[in-house]
Amino acid sequence: MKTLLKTIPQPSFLSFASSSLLYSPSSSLHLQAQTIQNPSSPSNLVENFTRLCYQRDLTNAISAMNSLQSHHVHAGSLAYSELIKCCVDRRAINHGKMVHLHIFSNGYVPETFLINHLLNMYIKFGLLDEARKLFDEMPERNVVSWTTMISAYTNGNRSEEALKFLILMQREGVRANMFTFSSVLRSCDRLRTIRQLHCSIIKCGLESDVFVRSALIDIYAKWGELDNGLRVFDEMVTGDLIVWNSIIGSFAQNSDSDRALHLFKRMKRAGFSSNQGTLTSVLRACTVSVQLDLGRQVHGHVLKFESDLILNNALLDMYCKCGNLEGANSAFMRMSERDVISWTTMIAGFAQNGHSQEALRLFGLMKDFGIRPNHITMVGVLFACSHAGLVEDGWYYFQSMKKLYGIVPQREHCGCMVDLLGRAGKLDEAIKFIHEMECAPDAVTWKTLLGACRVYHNMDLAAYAAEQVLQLEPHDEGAYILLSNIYANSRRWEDAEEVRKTMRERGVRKEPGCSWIEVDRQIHAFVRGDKSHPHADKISKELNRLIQRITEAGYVPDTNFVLQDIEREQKEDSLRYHSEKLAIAFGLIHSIKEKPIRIMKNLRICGDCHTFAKLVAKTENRNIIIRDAIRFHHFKDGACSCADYW
DNA sequence: TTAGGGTTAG
Repeated sequence: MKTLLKTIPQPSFLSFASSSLLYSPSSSLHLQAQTIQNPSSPSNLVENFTRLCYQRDLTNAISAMNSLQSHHVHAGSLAYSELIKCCVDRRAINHGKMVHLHIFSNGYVPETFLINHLLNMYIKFGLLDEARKLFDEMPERNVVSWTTMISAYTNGNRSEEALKFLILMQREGVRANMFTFSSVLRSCDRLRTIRQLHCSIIKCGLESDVFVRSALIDIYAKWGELDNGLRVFDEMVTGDLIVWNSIIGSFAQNSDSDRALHLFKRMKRAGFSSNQGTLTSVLRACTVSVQLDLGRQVHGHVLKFESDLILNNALLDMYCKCGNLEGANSAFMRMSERDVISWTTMIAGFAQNGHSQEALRLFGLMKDFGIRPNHITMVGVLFACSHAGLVEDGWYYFQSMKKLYGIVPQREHCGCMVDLLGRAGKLDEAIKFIHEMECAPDAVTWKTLLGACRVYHNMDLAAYAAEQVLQLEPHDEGAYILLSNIYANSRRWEDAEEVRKTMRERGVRKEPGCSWIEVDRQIHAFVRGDKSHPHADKISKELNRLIQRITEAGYVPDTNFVLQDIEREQKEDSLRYHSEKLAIAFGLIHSIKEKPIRIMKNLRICGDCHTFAKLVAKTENRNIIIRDAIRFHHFKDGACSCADYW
């Protein structure tokens, strides 16, 4: 015993082994380990086994366990739990199962906490059904047993079972704790359930737990209930960084960059330092509101976490979505590790910014690097084809998806194909494709076709496509607007008015067009005819000057983009104050000549504003970049990167 | 022995 003590660096188990009782059903004896000198005596076997478990010597511990088994002896629960943890760490499933069998052998009834370890082991091995079987056979279940199962169901996206288990647990009289609530909240699929759980959390006095708080903020954000999340956050007296990250992330992911960045400033004032998660959300906020200058500033902090893949991917996306491909490319080249998301971000970035060939070249390179594309990569590839009129290539990639990469085309890929054919004017092929699609077309598919009908003035097909959209989504404003636009373009004013009347009757409202621009780290937003800006007069004067100048260069307002049947002068006036024109004028007044003017628009840019931007870029010798709802337009020297193919 | 945040498309 003395010799053994000297050789073991961690004596804690010995005190446990020597004091624990040994159970031997064959002899019905309980022995004190320290009294036995014989190496094969039960207590020495137990001692040896316990030592090996704590030493994490898996192979020898399993042999020692077999000796225990043959002597009908059991060791203490803590030794077994160490062994189970060791099996989990080494991914030793078969050994884990042997431990399970041994623990239950000879009529031995393990303590609940030991069975919980086994439950956890099966779950970590991905054997949820085995865990469930064991759970059902447990003589007694405590809150940890229930929470382990609830958490497993939540993580396995089996929300219904997770919630069912919560109810069963409460019926058995077991009270949920903070672990239970923070797990089960992620399984909530109804706002009502979230509110009920929120009430229970308050009743149990668990709302101040940081895990519960961040789980509540996250789930409210997932349901778009940002103010409820903020209320939970604001009630916090002491919090941690993850709770701050949750609240910042919830606004960033819901495209409310103002509040996300405001909270980020508050976090810094409260004395917290950003980590990778914080910076990822801040970059996302910069991305949604096209704040390149701020994004560049964040880039400086990202360098501290250069090995963080998620953060670096967010950085790439920020540069791409701010229309700065040089920044994206240089960050991409410097990354020490790149995954399928890094490549997909770049492919989509090139495609959306009008560099389809570069996107496809990158796709080839990605495969050379041995990275397997996923279904989102293929959306980017098909987008590149459709926006460059590469019909043959598009067909090739679409048909090769399943064959080469095992990706079954889904609705979004089919939508890209409809777009590809529609944009290329192959409307007959597009409708044939829709009718032959394996997945049923949704409203987006039909709206894609409707958009192509507008470009190619096919009113009959447009009416049919609009009808399909409105059958699926009766309140889809886009369908009404597109159809009304198509009729207006063809001077069928009565039909256009009829569509707008139906729209009004059904209470459908058009989302107002809005454009944003960042100047001196401040975001300025404009809506059509906006006169509320403090510099409205200056902007109006600048706009008049620009229109006069481009008119001399041949600009004629394209009144096809005005929906109403009004006099030409009025139509021109209506076009003049489109939000993107106001933002361009504001950008010209307030930014330095060397920097491009970057604008974001919530809807698609209109054809007249597109022409306006091209001519202004030429006459003012400025680069203008507009990100609309679908893609980017880089205006330079009187041309656009989209080659007018939008 | 059970729990939390951040990345790609349409």
